[in-house]
Amino acid sequence: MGGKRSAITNTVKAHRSDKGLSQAKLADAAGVTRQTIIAMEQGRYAPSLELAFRLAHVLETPIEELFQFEPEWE
Amino acid sequence: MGGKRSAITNTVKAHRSDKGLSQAKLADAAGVTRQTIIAMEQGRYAPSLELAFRLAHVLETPIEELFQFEPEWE
DNA sequence: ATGAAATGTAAAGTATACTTTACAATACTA
DNA sequence: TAGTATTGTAAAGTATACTTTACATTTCAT
Repeated sequence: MGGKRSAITNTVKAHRSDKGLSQAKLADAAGVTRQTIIAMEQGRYAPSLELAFRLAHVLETPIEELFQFEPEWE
Repeated sequence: MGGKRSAITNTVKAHRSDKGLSQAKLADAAGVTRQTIIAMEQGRYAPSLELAFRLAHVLETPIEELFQFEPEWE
């Protein structure tokens, strides 16, 4: 059963698929490792603001559309 | 002279002043400590994406307007 | 069906965001 | 000008984003 998830969800996987990018390609383009992309897509942790900006740029999608904040979190 | 700064700049201080909020009030509203606000306003580090969302909400300003990403960074 | 590409899991290490505490300096108001 | 609010500095500790390496599983083209 899933471990802790962050208060931030994302639609990176969907947008990545739309662009026909593999996790490795996206990681490269964003300047991070594949592990970072995997963990983020799985919601295991939220990206830094800097990575969020980079992903938004690569995926040509506004940050607010790529990431959703869930205020109601314990 | 000035230590390392992050690749992300922000206009939090200006927006905070516009709202007539002290660092302490903003910190409270965003659920962090005053030290975090100070360090962030001074550009000593970039906030997490979660904090960025919280500040954007409190200051009623889009993330992309509150924070600017500087890709050209060594 | 076989091989390769893509995705996933795991774990230990590093970097940095954030906290906590304490005190100093500056600005505002009576 | 005295007191108070606000901003600033410093340093040690905690939480977590991100890296690195290595290997397992699934997906896809041939």
